[in-house]
Amino acid sequence: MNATIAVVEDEEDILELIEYHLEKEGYESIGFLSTKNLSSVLEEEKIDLLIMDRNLPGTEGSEFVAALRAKGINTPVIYLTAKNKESDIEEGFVSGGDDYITKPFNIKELMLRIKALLKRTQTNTTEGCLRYRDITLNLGSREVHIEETPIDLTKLEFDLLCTLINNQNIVLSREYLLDHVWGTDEIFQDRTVNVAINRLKEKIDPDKSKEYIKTVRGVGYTLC
Amino acid sequence: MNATIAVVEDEEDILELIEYHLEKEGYESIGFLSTKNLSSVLEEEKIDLLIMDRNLPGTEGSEFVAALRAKGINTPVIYLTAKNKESDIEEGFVSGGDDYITKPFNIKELMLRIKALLKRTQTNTTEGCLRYRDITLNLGSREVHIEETPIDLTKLEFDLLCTLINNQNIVLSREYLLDHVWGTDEIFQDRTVNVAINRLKEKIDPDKSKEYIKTVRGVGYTLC
DNA sequence: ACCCCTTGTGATTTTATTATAACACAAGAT
DNA sequence: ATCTTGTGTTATAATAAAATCACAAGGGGT
Repeated sequence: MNATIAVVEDEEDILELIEYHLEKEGYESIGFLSTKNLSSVLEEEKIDLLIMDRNLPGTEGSEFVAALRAKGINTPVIYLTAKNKESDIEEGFVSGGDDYITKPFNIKELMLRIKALLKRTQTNTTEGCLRYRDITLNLGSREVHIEETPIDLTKLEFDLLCTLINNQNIVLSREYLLDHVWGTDEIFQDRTVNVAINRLKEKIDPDKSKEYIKTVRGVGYTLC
Repeated sequence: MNATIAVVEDEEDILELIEYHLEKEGYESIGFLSTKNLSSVLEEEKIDLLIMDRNLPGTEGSEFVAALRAKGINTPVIYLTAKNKESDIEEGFVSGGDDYITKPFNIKELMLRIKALLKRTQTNTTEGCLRYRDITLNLGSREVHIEETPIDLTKLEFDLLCTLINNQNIVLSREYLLDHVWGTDEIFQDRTVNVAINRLKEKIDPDKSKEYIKTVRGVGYTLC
């Protein structure tokens, strides 16, 4: 779920510094000392952001990016460079860079620019997630994953699970669940909740090994 | 068609300098010496970008932006400031800034950052192509291609597809679609959306083999 | 004015979901 | 041990939702 960031920098200690900070911030990082092998990785792996030194031996970083764009690869790029003459800045932006930072740079500023850029480009995939143990609910896409494997839930099951997660450690009565998940107007039987809970259990824990949902006899159900 | 940019800067000569260059680049510019009146303009006019000094007398620029975001106004912001301590940079980004440039600044770099930021934010509204899998929408000519073969879509179908692509992985309710694709004033029935979606499906995937649009029962439709 | 295209709505069919009933089982209570 | 009560399970019926079809009311364009 975390963003994956590729870094191209020929100075090894700077590369290590950046990778260290990226991982500290929780990103996946892949370092390169040159643009060699980079193309194939960008095409095959899901890279969310590219940090590119422009003063590479051999190919100019910006030429490389221009070639990427021509191939239809639109990974956002932050340039990292010692150059700061106007013409260089311009060239960097023109060839499809999304941001630009000059050496010597403040590592914290770089991290913040990364964060800001990812926020813009990653739209809504990471936000709005509810988690419980190894279950992840994406509220926007309404996708449910258990340890990376997707699970199909109906609207009712999804809403029910949301309510349970949002009230962890609280035992929810059938009456409460009928009110909050089903809606207030119509009247249903308490049994209805049982069956819905069981169907949900069956989907999220078919082997009955995880015991996500605990039933509290005479009261209701809870997640703890 | 040209972007409209609002500039807030209390030093009159700097404000004039920026406005001069903005207009030279072909943007519409609106200058402000303080955040007074700015809110109403942002709400009423279509402002594509806000350039904001943070060292304003009275309100802090970043506080003002935070307030904007709280109101749901998401105009992109470039901060312009003499401050450069880490904590200030951080505060600027956190409160919803999209870029940050410190005084004394290179006016050309500012122009380039403006261009880059507009490119990122305006892609989906004005120029360029939208892509989804093998579908390409040309937003200017409103042409649609699926793997090089052209497809004829009506205005409604085109707008609907745009909205779906711009909200990939998010399940859009019929209500949301009626609001955003049809427009707010008139009232239509939910099933109107069904029919429009089906007509769109029929055009972009007559054999029903691609399954571009997924219907999420009880919720709405999504593209994933 | 005419025709054609678009599109909103009604009617109908098809599908998926879910409420309920009926039964089975387990844990306490008597 | 047996009865009672609550819950799990399964099957079936009811229902809600969506797809599909058909038609008619606008809206442009010629």
